[in-house]
Amino acid sequence: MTVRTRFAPSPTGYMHIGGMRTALFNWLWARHNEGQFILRVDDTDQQRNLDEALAPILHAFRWLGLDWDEGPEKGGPHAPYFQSKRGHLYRQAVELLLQQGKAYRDFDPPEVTQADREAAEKEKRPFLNIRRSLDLSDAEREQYLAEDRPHVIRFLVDRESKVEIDDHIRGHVEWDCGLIADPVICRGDGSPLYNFATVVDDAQLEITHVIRAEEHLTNTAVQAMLFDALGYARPEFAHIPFVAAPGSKEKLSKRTKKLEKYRTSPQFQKLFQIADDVLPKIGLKPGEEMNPVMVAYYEAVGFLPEAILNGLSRLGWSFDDKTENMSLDFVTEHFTLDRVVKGPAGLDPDKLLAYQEYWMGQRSVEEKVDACLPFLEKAGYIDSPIDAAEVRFVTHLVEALGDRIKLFSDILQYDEYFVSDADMTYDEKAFEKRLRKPEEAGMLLREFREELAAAKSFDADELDALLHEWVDSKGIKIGQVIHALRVATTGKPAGPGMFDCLALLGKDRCLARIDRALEQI
RNA sequence: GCCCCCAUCGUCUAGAGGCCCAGGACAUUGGAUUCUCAGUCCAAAGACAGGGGUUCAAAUCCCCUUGGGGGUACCA
Repeated sequence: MTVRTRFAPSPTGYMHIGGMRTALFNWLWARHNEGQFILRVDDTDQQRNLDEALAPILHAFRWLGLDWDEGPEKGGPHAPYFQSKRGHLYRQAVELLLQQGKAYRDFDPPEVTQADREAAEKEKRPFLNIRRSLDLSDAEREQYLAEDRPHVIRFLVDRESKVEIDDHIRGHVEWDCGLIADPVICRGDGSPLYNFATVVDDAQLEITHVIRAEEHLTNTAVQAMLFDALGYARPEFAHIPFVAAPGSKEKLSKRTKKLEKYRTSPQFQKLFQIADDVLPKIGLKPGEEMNPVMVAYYEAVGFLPEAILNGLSRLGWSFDDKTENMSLDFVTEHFTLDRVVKGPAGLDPDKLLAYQEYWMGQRSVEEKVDACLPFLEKAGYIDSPIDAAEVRFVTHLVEALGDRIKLFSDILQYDEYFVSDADMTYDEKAFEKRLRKPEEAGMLLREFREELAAAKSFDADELDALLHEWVDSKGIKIGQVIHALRVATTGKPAGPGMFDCLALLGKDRCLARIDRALEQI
């Protein structure tokens, strides 16, 4: 049998990183088995513009390279793939249950049910529906219906039985149905509830494996009963651990209140800091839809899809006891459900950054340049359209930067190569330490300036030789002048090799900046 | 309250009775290299939640306790 898995996002306008991990595991299982991966949109409560709310989600899938075989924009043999357009299927299923006496119309107003529930809790016993509507005579029932009395439809749980499933990850799990309240399957307005719609859809879409986060485990009892009652074959279940907030075992949440907490968490704050530093520069705003809980954030600040995929794959799954860096192809080949762990896995920003460094190291200079250019352009550091000279310059910069570029947006930290000599800012502390404090700094810098001015070539290797010969001839150490030179020309205490920096800037800019620094000492 | 799930270094994990006085990775700390930073290399520190069983032998199996988490909706 062909393996068919699905991911069913609600069109909310953003893609949660934890949801992405669930989607990834579904995708992996389908691809590993040469099966199909289906995207179905759970838009039962359609309040906003669907296209607008769905676009960022589909974009996240595309960015990561997770394709779907059936679903929005693609269609498929079981279309439509939007729950809002599948009403007839749910109605048909409800009708069937009603006819067979497996579901009933519950005319109890919500307040009554609520009171029953509170009474149960007070007495420390599990809540079970009183099922008053079951005692109605046919005549009464017909009268209620005729007068359009509001009611919901509940599934009639067989309290004598028990439900059991054999979950791929949790193993054997069972529930005593005598403890399960009759779930509402249709609202007062006739619309289906998630638990019900999902069963009808999974069956109709011929889903073979339901892989979802652990928070749905409890729902599975009801869903399993529903599959059985409707005469559908049950899919296999795999309840994977949810993605926890960094340093915790709590489900990673998108709620604003939690976001504020994450922002100050020692493990998480690094990623928020990146957002605060980078996003404003490129015209984006950190906020509810752009933060480290959302996939869009990672793309926006210049993470590599490979790194996110690698990090997400290793969240709750491992290949063996040593392999850490894995491509999507590698994971696809080796992904199995039995290697998924049971405990919740905290998202680890440091580890994510480490994967990022690894995958960035696999990229060629050209690839890095291509990805850095848009950041420079959006930040206004280079003009658009970008001309060939700028591409050449950025290529040299990226070469000089080497491993220092971890995120593509890191290029924005090197603004000194894009601003005018007059606009470059000096790091105050560095200026003090390297230029004002050492007594000989100004003098040495002034002398070496003349060497630079006379230099025939401004190539890094020759500059290297020039400075070395000069310090040798003066009998001083390179450290006595090079730091002053660095701060004077770049404004910063740290950066690429000094001679790369000088070569990058060129003679005129170096001299102008040295002159400016000398004046300010 | 009730139901369900989970439990190895700070974090992600390896471990399916002897190979484990527990392995790897990230983070941390020290050292080496360099003009700084990044990187790289070397090294160190760091865990089987507790208690009972079962067994010749338990991180691994069973039970209890504790702790953590999820669900308890006319949300998904």
